[in-house]
Amino acid sequence: MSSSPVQLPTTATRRHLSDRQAKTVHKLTEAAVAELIEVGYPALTVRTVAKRAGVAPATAYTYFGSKEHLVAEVFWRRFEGQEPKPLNPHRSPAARATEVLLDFALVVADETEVAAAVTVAMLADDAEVRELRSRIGLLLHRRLTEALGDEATPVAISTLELAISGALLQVGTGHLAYDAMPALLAAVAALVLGGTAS
Amino acid sequence: MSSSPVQLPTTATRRHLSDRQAKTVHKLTEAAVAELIEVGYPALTVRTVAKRAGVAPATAYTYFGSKEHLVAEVFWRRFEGQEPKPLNPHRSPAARATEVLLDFALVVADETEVAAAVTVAMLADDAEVRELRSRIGLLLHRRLTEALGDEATPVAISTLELAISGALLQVGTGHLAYDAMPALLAAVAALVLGGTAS
DNA sequence: AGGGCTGCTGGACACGAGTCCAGTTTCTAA
DNA sequence: TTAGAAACTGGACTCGTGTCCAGCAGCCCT
Repeated sequence: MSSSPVQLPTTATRRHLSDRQAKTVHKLTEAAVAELIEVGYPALTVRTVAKRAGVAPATAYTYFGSKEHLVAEVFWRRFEGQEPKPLNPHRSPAARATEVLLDFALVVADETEVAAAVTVAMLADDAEVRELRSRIGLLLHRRLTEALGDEATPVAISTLELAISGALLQVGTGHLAYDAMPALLAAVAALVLGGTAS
Repeated sequence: MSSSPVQLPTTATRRHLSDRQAKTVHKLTEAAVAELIEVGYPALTVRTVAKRAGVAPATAYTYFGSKEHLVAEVFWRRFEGQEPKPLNPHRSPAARATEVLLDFALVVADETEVAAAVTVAMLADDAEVRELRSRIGLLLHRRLTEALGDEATPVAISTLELAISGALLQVGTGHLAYDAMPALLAAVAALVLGGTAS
């Protein structure tokens, strides 16, 4: 089940981690996922993740200031790591937008526990998490504008961004089922950009 | 500066507070606002609010389980307390929707500190706050549907709800200026419902 | 006025989070 | 091979949070 270590990101928490540090951080994020699946978000602490990763708590704290930071980092790594799909100009703008939004929303779709945890963690009022949110927002914005080119107004793009923020929020707070997001986002994209989703 | 006690809500934290309890809770929410304005959200604790309200910490904790709960309650009380505006069928659906959304978004518009704090507090992963979110979401939904009647599709209403969730989230996280919200929401409503905002 | 009930008090307590640092291991390069 | 640097260790420590409870005060009813 553990993915083969293709290329560990070195830009995670501090500028330029050494190989050794990158490996430690990677062990921690992997352990965080395992911990989430096994005991769930409320029971997860930086200390338990450190133990699972075979690392001292103090070490974990040098990279992650809080459990929210740790979990949010999991999301960021996966999102950033998605290879860009070749954009298909033959599909409608709504379809292209939907694709981007769903790629984003379903980053952690495979494990329900992880999805819920990530969404909650992303909401934290925490300096590091704020930073990650910024990066994520920026990357999403870039992907959206690239997918839509000049075929969408700024307001339309803003609306899509607000909608996906809201969707994630409502998933995190339990008001929206994770499974229901795809259809809803597709419908929103169709409404906002005109035409049908597929 | 303290508002005259018109009618203290008795449905706050537990079913049916006695007059005396309602008074205590009211003192606490008022003190919370004052504390927010004076020292800001990060420095606010249940204990400091209790002290300001002239109440023992343990007492405060019998009504509010966390500072997030306390601050979220401030929002809920103001939102719930808004007297309904008579809906004007001569205005466009977009205009009516905008009005509802702005009433919601600007509940705490008078004090910036309070606005920021409330938005952050509302995101907390906390049983009581979740409950408040539910109530707020429900009430907003009701106001929206009442304002729009059958002139809006369910998807349009969902989109508006997602957008305002997202807007609040982005304000809370600092990605969107509180002042910029009205114009943005108006534009979104116009886009989603057709026509212009006013 | 007096008894009883409801709500408030205040201080002790348990708990978890995050910080800190002196000491040890591991890596690197000469 | 060895010195020095970089990273990790482990355990102690502080701090804030939320809980608990035995006692006290204010209110209501007769």
